[in-house]
Amino acid sequence: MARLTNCIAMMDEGIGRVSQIIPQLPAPEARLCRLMLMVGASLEEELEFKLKPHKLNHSEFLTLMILYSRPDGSSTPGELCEFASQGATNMTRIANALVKRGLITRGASEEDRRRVLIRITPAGRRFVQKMLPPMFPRVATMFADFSDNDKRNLSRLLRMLAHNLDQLSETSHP
Amino acid sequence: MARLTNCIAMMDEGIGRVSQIIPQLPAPEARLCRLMLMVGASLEEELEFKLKPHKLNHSEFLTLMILYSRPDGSSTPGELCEFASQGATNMTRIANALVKRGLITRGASEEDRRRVLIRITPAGRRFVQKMLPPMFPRVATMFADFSDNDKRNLSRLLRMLAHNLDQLSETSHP
DNA sequence: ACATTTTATTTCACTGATGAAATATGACTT
DNA sequence: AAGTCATATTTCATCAGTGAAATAAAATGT
Repeated sequence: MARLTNCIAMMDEGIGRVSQIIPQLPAPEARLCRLMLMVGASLEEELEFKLKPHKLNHSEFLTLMILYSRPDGSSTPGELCEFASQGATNMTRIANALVKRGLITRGASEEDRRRVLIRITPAGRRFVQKMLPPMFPRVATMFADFSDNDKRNLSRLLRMLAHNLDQLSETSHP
Repeated sequence: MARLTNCIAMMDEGIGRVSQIIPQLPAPEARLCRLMLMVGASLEEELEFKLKPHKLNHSEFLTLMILYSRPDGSSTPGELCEFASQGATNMTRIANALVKRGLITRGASEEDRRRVLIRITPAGRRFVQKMLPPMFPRVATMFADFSDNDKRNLSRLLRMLAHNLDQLSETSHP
């Protein structure tokens, strides 16, 4: 596996040369794009790697964490679809997997019996509380040399970028 | 599709509540991780969306761009594997696809006849020069409200993060 | 000359995700 | 009460990515 730093060095040179052939290229912005893509992918790998021992994939983990973070520990498939960015079909599958492992329960809602209430179980809570802490050191390491100001800045810039991406997809793939 | 901004708001609240239950949670760092993952995934989507009309996927595009950016327009499968983060099997497939479309050629190297020389064709260059410029406005839009200082900062912080991620994967999945 | 290593391709099998359309059920409207 | 809308599940098909192992061909080492 080539290290990220190598790929970045190579990307830097590459964009440099391309912008000589195509001067209209917004080189600094293109570099930021590629950086985001590379670092994002690497982070994703890192996460999946930590989840593998628990036999969870990213979507299942995210779904479970959303439930865990809810004051009442519950939600509905539709809502989970939204926040986990999943299709309805997939959410049914995810819920199936988590139910089978006893981490969540599924039941009809009282008020609107079309809805399904998904709820994290005590076992689900224990599971999260057990699997989460071992991840903390690695997360801390990632930002070990960041000053508080660096962290605030990164947060701010990523949120700005997120906002702009929302605009983009609203206008083109609405 | 839920907008990124919604998911972020929801993530912020979620992590806030989780860190009340689990005080050791490094909340600011966890937030940054989630932000990176969300924005990275959204950027990836945006890119694939722009590539789809050209019937290219991310790896094919990246491979083609690496070749385009080379001074001599050529490379070898092994090298491309490294920088495109692909397995050898997959690189053979990618090359097959690009050869079939006449964007690259494949031939034995003169010096070391085990090696295969992959070279971008004039048609490949024209293809890149035609497909790239329409992407520029969208890339510029993403960072429209970034000051030069913001861009420099984001670049610096992402590179720091990349470096730390390299350390992490060296020690654990070596 | 023979064994080992390097490089790339092929084969095969599997995983994983994905999503459209049909179905089922219940709520809302008029 | 009939029609329409909302919610979730099931079915089905498919695509995309992946990767290990076998194969082939050429260089390198001894």
